[in-house]
Amino acid sequence: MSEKKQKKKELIMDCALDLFASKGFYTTTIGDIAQALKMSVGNMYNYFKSKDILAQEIIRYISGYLGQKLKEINESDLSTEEKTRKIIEVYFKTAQIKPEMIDYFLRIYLSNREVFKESCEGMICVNEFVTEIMIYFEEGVQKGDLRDQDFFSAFGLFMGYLGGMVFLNGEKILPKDLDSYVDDISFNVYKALSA
Amino acid sequence: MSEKKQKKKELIMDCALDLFASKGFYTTTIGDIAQALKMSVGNMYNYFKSKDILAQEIIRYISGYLGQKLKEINESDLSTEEKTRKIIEVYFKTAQIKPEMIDYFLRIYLSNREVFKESCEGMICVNEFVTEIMIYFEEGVQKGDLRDQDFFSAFGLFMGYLGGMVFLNGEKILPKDLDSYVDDISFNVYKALSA
Amino acid sequence: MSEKKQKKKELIMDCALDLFASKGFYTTTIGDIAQALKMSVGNMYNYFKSKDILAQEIIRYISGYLGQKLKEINESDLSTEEKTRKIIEVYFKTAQIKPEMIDYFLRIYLSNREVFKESCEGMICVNEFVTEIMIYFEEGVQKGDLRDQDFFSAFGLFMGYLGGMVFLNGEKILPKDLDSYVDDISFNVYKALSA
Amino acid sequence: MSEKKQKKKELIMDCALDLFASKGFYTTTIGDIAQALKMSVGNMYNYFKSKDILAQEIIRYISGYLGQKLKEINESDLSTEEKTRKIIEVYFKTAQIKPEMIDYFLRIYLSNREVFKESCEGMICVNEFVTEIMIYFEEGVQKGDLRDQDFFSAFGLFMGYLGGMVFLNGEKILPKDLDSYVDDISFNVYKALSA
DNA sequence: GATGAATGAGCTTTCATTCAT
DNA sequence: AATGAATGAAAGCTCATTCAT
Repeated sequence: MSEKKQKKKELIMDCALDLFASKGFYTTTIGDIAQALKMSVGNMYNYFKSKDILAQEIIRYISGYLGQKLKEINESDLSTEEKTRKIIEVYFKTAQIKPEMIDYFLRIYLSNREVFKESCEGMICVNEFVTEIMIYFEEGVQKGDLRDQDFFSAFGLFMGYLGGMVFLNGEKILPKDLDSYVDDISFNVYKALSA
Repeated sequence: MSEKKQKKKELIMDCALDLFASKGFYTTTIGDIAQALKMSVGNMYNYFKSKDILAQEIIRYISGYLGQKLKEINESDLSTEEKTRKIIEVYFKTAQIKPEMIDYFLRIYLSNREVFKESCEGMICVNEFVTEIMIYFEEGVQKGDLRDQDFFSAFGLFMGYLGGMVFLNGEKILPKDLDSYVDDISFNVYKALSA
Repeated sequence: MSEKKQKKKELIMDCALDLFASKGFYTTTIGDIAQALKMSVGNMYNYFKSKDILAQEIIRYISGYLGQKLKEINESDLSTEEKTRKIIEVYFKTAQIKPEMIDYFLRIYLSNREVFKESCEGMICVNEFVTEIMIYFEEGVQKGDLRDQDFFSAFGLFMGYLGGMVFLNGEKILPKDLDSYVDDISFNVYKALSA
Repeated sequence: MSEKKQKKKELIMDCALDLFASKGFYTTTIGDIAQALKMSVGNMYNYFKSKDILAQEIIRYISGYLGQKLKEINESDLSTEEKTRKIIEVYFKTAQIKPEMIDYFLRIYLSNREVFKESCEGMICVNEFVTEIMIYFEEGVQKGDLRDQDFFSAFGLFMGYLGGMVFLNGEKILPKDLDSYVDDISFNVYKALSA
């Protein structure tokens, strides 16, 4: 595929991400996306063979983006406690500057199984992201900072918590800014996970 | 409304809950529900004015059910730590015997804003459930068992965590039975929230 | 299915038969048919689950109609030679008063394999018609009137010939009326098939 | 037009013939043909102004091919009876080595009037083929071998019969090989047409 | 000549909702 | 209360054809 075509694919994904996240998967039509991009409906299909496939490529794209951010944290020489906080900061920062990403993850990817069933079974499509969390956890355990428990229990706590907070924020239920919860949350998470 | 009509409404809600939770809101048609109940499409509209309203009544029904369970726990004279564990047990038990309920909450209610916008703003429709969590938290704080932090941060931790675990379980990603995580999770949650 | 619904199904089939035969399968839209019947597009699908299925039911309907006519001839006590002529007459008469039927058979059924592949394999959907030709042939052979040759060779001659003539007629290539060929054709066919 | 361009046109026609015959005219896309030829969609239009025109040129090409074969037979000094048999042999042989040709004739040309309406009215596009049959017939009559009947009646018999047999063969309904019917069919045809 | 992105009209099918019975 | 035929507005997707490069 040409450089140019790849660029355009990303443009489409960016736009679709926005629309899906804000309006929902089924309530956003291919026509909506095409219109927002000022291109024709038919041409959309030169880039993505179906609406489902578009949705699948988007989640991979998001997972790649977040995975990259976490990778940088994992590769830094911060302490486990500092890493914990950094992860939360990155997550919340993303939720603030690219809220669509987190929204997409929580509301589109996690909730529309039918759409992702075929090519995203298990966690294939969010692999890059999950892997980094796994690395964070296992290194923390090895250093003796984190308690050696079932990974999924730890993962559920961490990600469930962050997802829940971003969700509450999105619903405008939180009385304060997301940022102002970073202290509390870092404290809670580390307290829960530490050895 | 007659007793009989109310009974039938609940029958419809039960059935719709099942279908929505397993197939998704937009991928379940009124016809699917009618067929499963062996009643006519037209008659469905004698009980619920629209598909959206049906979905809204279902979430209220679920919130009422779970709220009632929590209320019993709150009214018992268990310690805060024991209550924490009980709540987790109730949540997981529900996820096992009525998985549709939790699924509906996580995948239908939380993800399809458009559907619940009108009459479920804020958390009106899950009021009964949230209120009990609030009571659990505030009593724990008053007794000096739980640290006095922002309620939403605590709520996000608790519910995000549980939701995350049930989600992972539903995706068949967890290597073990949900029950076997109760110890870990109770420990983590209480560790995080305790004073 | 109610009597009334069955009647309407036949109305739709009649109309679709007309349109398919005159305009072709792919060039006739469901909308065209609905419009001709002054009904909505959506309602069409309450009677036939898909365009393909509609086409399949039509060919069965035609086969039934022609099969019935042939059955009457087979059950009469005419001589084989007279039956031969009668069959040709019935075929041509149908081609004149219900030309759509023969056209549908020749141009829609025989030419659009994709459409009929699923449920009309072999000759299932034209079974009733073919069976009567088979009876005509076998009885003729038994009586010693027709030469005992491979059925399909005889069938190909008879039906290919008739089809070809109706085709030429439809193309307005024949200089004379179809009827005026009955003598020639009866003579040719009987000459070819007779013992 | 350059020699080279003409060669390429024939390449395209060969390929399109294959695809149209096997998949149908409307179910074969210009893209399918281009892909099979490893050329671009746009370039196809440098050779044929439209899909319809491509289809029309193909039928002329087929008619020319078969007409040539028949011409050779007509110009030989065989008896009428032998010519009859030869024609059948050539037709069946073509059906065996280039089945697409006969299929195209039967299923694409004869059934999609809309496509050939413009430039193939009457039998213009199959002129070369029909002319040879006409010569065969008229010479046979002149020699006193064939009965002097309406040409179209004879043509319908001959071509309808052959078409029907090839059709049955294509549908895999015939229990035996096409070749093994040559005797029967030659006998039947000559019996029917002879003086 | 060659490419393939772009267009846009059009098609089949679906479905929430209404309404006559 | 109950039925299910009827409506009609979309939606996803396809494809012949054009056009800039």
